[in-house]
Parts: sequence; C-alpha cells; structure tokens
Amino acid sequence: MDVRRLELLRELAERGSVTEVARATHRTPSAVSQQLRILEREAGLPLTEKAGRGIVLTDAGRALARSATDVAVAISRASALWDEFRNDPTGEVSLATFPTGGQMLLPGTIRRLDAVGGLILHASDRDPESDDFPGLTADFDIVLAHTASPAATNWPAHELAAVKLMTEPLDIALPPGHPLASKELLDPEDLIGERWIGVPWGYPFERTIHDISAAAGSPMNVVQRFGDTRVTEAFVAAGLGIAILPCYTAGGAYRSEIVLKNLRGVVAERHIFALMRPDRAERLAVRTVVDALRAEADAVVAANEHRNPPRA
Amino acid sequence: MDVRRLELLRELAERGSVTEVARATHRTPSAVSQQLRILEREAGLPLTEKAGRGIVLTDAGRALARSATDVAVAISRASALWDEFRNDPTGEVSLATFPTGGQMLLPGTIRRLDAVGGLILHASDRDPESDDFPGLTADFDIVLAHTASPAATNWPAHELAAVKLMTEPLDIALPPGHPLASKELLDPEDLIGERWIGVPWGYPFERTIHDISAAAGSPMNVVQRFGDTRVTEAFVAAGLGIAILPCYTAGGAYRSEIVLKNLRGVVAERHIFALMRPDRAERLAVRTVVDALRAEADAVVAANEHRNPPRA
DNA sequence: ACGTCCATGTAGGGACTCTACAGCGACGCC
DNA sequence: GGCGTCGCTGTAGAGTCCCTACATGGACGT
Repeated sequence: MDVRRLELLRELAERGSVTEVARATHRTPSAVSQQLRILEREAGLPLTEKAGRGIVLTDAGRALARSATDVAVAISRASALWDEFRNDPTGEVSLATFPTGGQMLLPGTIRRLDAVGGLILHASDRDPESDDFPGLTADFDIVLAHTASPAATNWPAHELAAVKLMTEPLDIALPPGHPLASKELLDPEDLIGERWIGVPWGYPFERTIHDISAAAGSPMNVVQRFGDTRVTEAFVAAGLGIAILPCYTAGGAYRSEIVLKNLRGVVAERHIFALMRPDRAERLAVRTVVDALRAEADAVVAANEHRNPPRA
Repeated sequence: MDVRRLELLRELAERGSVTEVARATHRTPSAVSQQLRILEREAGLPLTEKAGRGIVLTDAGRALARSATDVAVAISRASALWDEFRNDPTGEVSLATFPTGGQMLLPGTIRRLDAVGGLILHASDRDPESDDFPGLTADFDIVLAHTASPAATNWPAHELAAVKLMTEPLDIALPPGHPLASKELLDPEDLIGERWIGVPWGYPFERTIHDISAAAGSPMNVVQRFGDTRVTEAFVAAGLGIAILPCYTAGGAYRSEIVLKNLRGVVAERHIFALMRPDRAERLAVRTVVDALRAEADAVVAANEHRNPPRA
C-alpha cells in the first residue's frame, strides 16, 4: 500500500534487523517497528517472526520486500527522468572500492567527472578480507568489486545491478634475476617448486593459483599470504618468492625491481564490476559516474594493450 | 519524488483539468493545485502552463506523467502480490460496457465470479455513440469495447492495457421471406440495391458496410441508422430492410422473425476487448474478473461454433 | 543473577495535507 | 461593456500521520 513502508520492509530484508534499518534511515527503532506493524496489519498476514533477540522475515515478508524493489526502481527511474529534463546530473554519489581498483580507476574517473561538473563523488576503499562487497551496496551507491570468474560468484544476481567495467589480465611477478625472467611466456609447469607469495584465503587470486596447480599437476607452495599488493611486491622485489598480480596495477614503487610475465595455458584474469542496488543504478548521477568509470576502464585497457599487445 | 503527487500529475495528464482531478480523487481543487505547485518546485521546471481558463501540461509534465504510470504499475503489482499471498481477490471492480457486449458476456461472467465469492462487480452500460470508450478507463477499472479492426483503432496502445476477449462474426440479417433467405452464403454483390438499416456514423459496423460496398463495387443504400440493435431487429423483422448484426447476440426477441446469413468475400467481424489502465490491470481482483470474462467469451464462442460450424 | 541487546509499546510534539473561503483572470452571453 | 460563470490559486486553520523520547520486556552471555 504505502510506498515508504514498503521501502522500510525492503531495508529490513537487506539489513536484517530493526535497529540497523533505523540507523540506515535515520530513525529510531521505535518508528521502524511501528511502521512495520502497520504494514503487517494492512497486509493481513505476518511478515516477520521473532528469532532470538531479533526478528526474521517470513516467506510472505520476503516476497513483498522483493516487489518493493520494483517500486523503488520505478520511482528512481521517474526521478532520473526529470533530472534528464533539467540536464542536471547533480547530486552526491558514494562509492566503495577494493584498493587496487580505486588506484587504477578513480583518479581518471574523477577527472572525467570534473569535466562535467556539479557532481560530487565520495569514494572510500574497503578491506577485501573483512568486507562483504555485495552487502556494501546497502550503504554505497556504487561498489567496485572483482572476481576471477563472474559465473562462480555468489552475488544475488537479480537483486543487484552489475555493470562490467573491464577484464584485467593477471601476470606472474618475478624478481629481475630470476631464472624464468628470460622466458617470453611462462607455462604452469615452470612454476613447480617456486615459493609463492599468495593472498589470504578467499581472495579472487586464490582461485587462479589453484587453477595453476591443476594445470601444472602439482600443488603450489604458498609460503606467505598478503592482502595488500604493496607487501607482496616488496617480497617479490626482495627475491623472497613469486606472486600473481593484476598486470595494470602491478609494480608501483617496485616497477623497476619486478618482472611481469604472461602465463599461458591458464585463464588468469580478474573481472571488475560496478555493483549497485537496482534502484540506485537508475539515478542519473549514479549512471553518470558509471559511464565515467566505464570510459576510464576502457582507456586503461587501451593504454596497456598499446604497451603490451594482446597475447595469443 | 513523492508518489502521491506523481499520481496527481498522471490524473491531470488523463483528465486535463485541476477540477476534474479534484473530483476524481475526492479532493478540493485547491488541494490539487497546491500539490502540483509543490511538485513543480521539486521538479525545478514548469510542468503546466495556462491555456485560457484552464491549464495544460508542458512536454516535461507529460513525460513525468508517463513515468508515473510505471510507478503506479509497480505499486499495483506489489499490492496484487500480497493479495495473492492471502489468496484473497476481494474488492470492488467497476466495469463499463457497450450494450450488446454486456448482454452477451456479463450474466455468465457474474455467475463465474459468484462461484469464487467475495468479489463485487459493479457493471454499467454506456452509449457507444456519446462516450469515448478508451477515456472511460479513467473512471472504470475495466472497459469493454469493440472494434472492426484492432490495427486501425486510435487507442493509445502503450497507455492502456488491452486484453482480447473474442472475435465475433458479423452476419447479414434478413426478413424470413426475403429472396436471399434461401441462399446458403451471401456474396457482396447480392446486396446491391437492398435497403440497409445501418448504424450511426462512427460505429464499428460502419466500416464493414463500407468494405461490403467496396467488394460489391457499388455503394450500399443506408436508409435508417440506429445505435440500438433492438430497433434494427424490429425493422428487419418488419421487412423494412436488411442489416449487419453481431451473430452471437442477434435475434433476441425477434429470433424467429429474422434470418442470419454468413457473408463471404469480406472480413465481417468485430473484436471485443477489455481495456484497462495498466496499473488497474495489475490488481488481483481486476485480473480475476478479466479471467472470468475470457472464460465466458470462450464459452460463448464454443456454444455458437457448435450451433453454427465455422465457415470456410 | 545481572548487564546488554533488541524489539516494542505509550504519550506528545511537529510536519504535512486537506478543507473552507476568497480573489482573480478568461470566456461568453446579452 | 457589464455581468455571470468557470477554472485556477492563495491563505488560514484543523485534522491526521509519523517521528522522538522514554519505558517495558524477552533473549542471550557472563
């Protein structure tokens, strides 16, 4: 019935507790509870049930919450339409990113947006280890996320809008004096017996290292695990092991002390996406930022293709 | 921004005046005017302009009104979803129909709906001559309309939901003693020189009579024009001319005094539709009525096919 | 047993939107 | 041209609705 109450139910479905919804919507828990109660009375059937200290949605509640998304999308679309009429993509957009994504894309994106003007982008980076990136879409308009294989993500595909920004190859990073540094292309078998600087459990590259093991027919020897590529690069530069790194961002302060080599026989790449709640994806300001991100991503790919032509 | 205000703008787009919107939404014109003013301030650009005593929408206003339809559809859909959860297609549904459509379909439809229970259908008939049937969708949930050629209607296709109910053949009605009454099938040429009991200008059958003239190569001689088929039937029964009549409803009190003949060489049929505003079409109660109408229409067609097998 | 956390009631204040009434320009009729 | 009608808009006030502040009560952990 009432749209604002439906919206509240949707927030509850995403955040899971009255208190969280209250905080996100700048209300007291009491206000949220009252509105949900009214909604439940209107609906004529229970939407929530108690679960320990908190509450959980019933099946009916979840179904209604899902339909609330469609309502929110329609409203956002209407709102965007009249922003278009004023030709006015003004507003504030919040964005969360993993560190290397922000490093690679955001400066150029901001420069592109400044050329348009009137749009404020609040960006911040998140720890890939501790944060649930799809879940961040509840609090950020745009979330940059990466995955080794889009098909294998557990992203709720129909609850989230996902825009592909780019595919970035993953390269093998070696110290300059390493015996393999003279080879043009590396094969998985070359890497047997090497000491690896890996990533924490659950990181996207983990899967790629696993694929290399499978292709080589021998497990890889991961001796260190770092989430921050700067640490990984320092270790590789110091000759303490080899690593897998995204090729457009790898190097940094150590660019002269690290050699990057392509790998054949294994699909080694990461896919970078912009994730959004579908209603937020409709906002004109958000769409403008996503367009800038896509343009910047294309530019980064083009610049690197030029330096480093595509492999077979 | 605000859904209720958007809805008001949509009503204004359909009804064309603040006073009409106020009447339809049970408000004072002042309230409507105030809300539109607020919406205009929020939109940041003029949505209406003065035109004589009244106002008209600007291009921007019309565009916003159109997007308001999508919002209304999403809300109706959400509302219907939870009616489905309660398995409760309760509510009141209003319906307007042309007379022969109501005569043919409504008694059976009501009987079907009574079997479900809890649903109240308010039906009324409208004069096909004086009423704008698509426009009636502003005031009725369902409007039954007929047309000789669906492609040639001026119905605003994307603003209205149209559900095809049935196609009804149009037959030539003759007095029993008429020379043509002995023929199995009539050809357009047979009808040259006959006196016709026609329909008022603008009625659907008018087009069919025109097609017959074209096929016969000679204009038909329309001497009387009646909107009500009972008058037409009385004239035919009295031997005062021939007419074209929808075959499932023709006859009535005069069934024994009228002969119906199929016509070949001309597409003589009318198509019966249920027209609805798209948001209303989503309501569960409305969908239930439409389903009953479709079932009844199919039954009518089947019953008549049985009596009168399909022609070549 | 006690503190904490979370949801939910109650009372009251504030914002919003409606009605009643009046004003004003446009149109048409005489 | 005067005058009545029609339609939109402004102002003041009343009613409704929603939110905050505060209190209550159940669930969990120590």
